[in-house]
Amino acid sequence: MARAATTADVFNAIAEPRRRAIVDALRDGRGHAVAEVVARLRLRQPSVSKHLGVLRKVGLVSVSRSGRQRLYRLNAEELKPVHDWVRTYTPLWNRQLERIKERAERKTHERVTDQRERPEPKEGSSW
Amino acid sequence: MARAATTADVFNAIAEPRRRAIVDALRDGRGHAVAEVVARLRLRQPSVSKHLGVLRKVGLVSVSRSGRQRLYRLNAEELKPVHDWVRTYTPLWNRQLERIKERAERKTHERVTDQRERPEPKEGSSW
DNA sequence: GACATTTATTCCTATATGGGAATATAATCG
DNA sequence: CGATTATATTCCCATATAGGAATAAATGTC
Repeated sequence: MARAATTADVFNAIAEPRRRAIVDALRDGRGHAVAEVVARLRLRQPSVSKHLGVLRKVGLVSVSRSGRQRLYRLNAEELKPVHDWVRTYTPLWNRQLERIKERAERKTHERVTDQRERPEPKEGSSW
Repeated sequence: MARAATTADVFNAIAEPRRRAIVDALRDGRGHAVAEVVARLRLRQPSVSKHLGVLRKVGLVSVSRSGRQRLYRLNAEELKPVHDWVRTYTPLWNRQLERIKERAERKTHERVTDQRERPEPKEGSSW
């Protein structure tokens, strides 16, 4: 078989950089007209319409009519599967830091305890 | 132009479910022979080799020879771009919780048992 | 109704895909 | 060496893309 459709799931939908840019442009959660996105990203209107169509099919955006324009609104929670998947790998590249920190802690144990750094300054927590 | 190559970046590479499954299979960070992955995921060997080739091209895995087998090891930190991008959206689906908390704060005198907001605006109709 | 505006859709095309099957390459063993 | 094991590569093909250009809805305005 050929490659999976871009509309197959969110992972395929966001593989395209311009679609991520569109998602970024809708970040504020409010409705945005197509022309707005076109102006912001400097893409052609049909291109934006097509990309929005893909995003809509996977549920990442929803549309509402307002006069002759259509307002696209981000459905951010549809990105959760991506986050949930990739999130499980963060310990693998944080382990480095953890080890360094650990060693630093052990060393500091000999001296005065200086706790000004939180153990997890990075995210790691999703919800 | 056509769709970007799967080897264009990590986003495209992980769009394919089997490739994510392979990444999952290599999660422990140790080297794994191709046959191991083949056995685990029940895919054909050429298929696995090809997928591993894609993952290698984007840097998600690295190879080392050991006798007649090749050990593939996960390079989890290459997933960081994905995490960094999607991570910025987590507040948007946490807003639910925030709202609930907010309401609870504002209306402490009322009983808060109302958390049945469940938007599911999936799938439009027109194509 | 004629016209303008906003967005969606159609047609085209070069390109890459992923699977299957077969085969090539590589390393090890007897 | 020949045989076996482990993996990579090649060939074939149906399918889907993304952009461009042109055009088709759909709606609002006069």
